[in-house]
Amino acid sequence: MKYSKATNYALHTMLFLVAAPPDKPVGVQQLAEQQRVSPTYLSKILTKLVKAGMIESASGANGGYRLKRNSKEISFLDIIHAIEGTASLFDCSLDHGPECPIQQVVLLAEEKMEEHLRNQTMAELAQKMKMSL
Amino acid sequence: MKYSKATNYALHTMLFLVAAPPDKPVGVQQLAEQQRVSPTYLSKILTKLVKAGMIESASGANGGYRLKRNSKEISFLDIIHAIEGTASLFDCSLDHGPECPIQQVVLLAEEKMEEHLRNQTMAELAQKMKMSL
DNA sequence: ACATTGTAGATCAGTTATATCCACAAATCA
DNA sequence: TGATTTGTGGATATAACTGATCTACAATGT
Repeated sequence: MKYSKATNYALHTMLFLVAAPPDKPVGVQQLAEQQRVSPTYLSKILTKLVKAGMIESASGANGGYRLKRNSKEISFLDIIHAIEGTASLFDCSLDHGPECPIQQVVLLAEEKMEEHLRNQTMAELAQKMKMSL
Repeated sequence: MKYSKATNYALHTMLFLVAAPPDKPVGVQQLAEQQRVSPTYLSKILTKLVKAGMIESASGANGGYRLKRNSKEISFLDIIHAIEGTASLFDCSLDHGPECPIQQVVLLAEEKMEEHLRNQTMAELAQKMKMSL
């Protein structure tokens, strides 16, 4: 079980966007070069973030992507859910009674992880990044 | 991102094994029928649990699988790791500085989940199951 | 108009997950 | 010993998913 590379790209792109000056959009070409993927592929990924309302895109000269919401309001979980979907990690494959006890355990575990990812905002990430430089 | 069906089968098999009387091994045929997969496929999965030291197998008449360790000592995480492997959920795909801040966040989140899965033993699961009947 | 930039569609290769069948090894028992 | 039962390993098939690219098109600014 692993997060997809698409999630990897999405998170890193968000990292670049929170670090960039907020007034000027960043082009997908630049973002794609930094991560060494084709612009069209990265665009597909970022379009999901656009539809989730985290960033906005602008066509034409001086177009690109920029944050839409405040970085304090964007969590890791938001980004991951936008790319991976929100389905649960586990679906009981058997039909034994109304509530599978295994399912309950795994779902609680998943919630612990999500809680942590929900509490980590992009703003905090930007802060961390500055300190490490 | 999802746990594999193999993990699903492994967890359910363990559920059956902790509920079964400990003296008599349970045959793979019976276990496979309950979960509606072929015995050979299930056997492959269970062999991983054998190699991880959780259960033991016996060939020949009256053979089958039974718990090896005490059910109090077997956690959800043990089983999941035996099937899914122990690799991390996230590997930074970029080369930006020694420690990717994204990686750190995701790994901490993963640890929260693992902590919960480590604290849930098969013995507790068996207890839960009894209560729900 | 023209250049720039994001988007949608088609497509494709590679990998992984799921699953089965068959042949074989190991153990029991007559 | 020989027959039967039961787990294991190998080969294989297939379906689904991931990762990725190219081309054509839509939208925007000069």
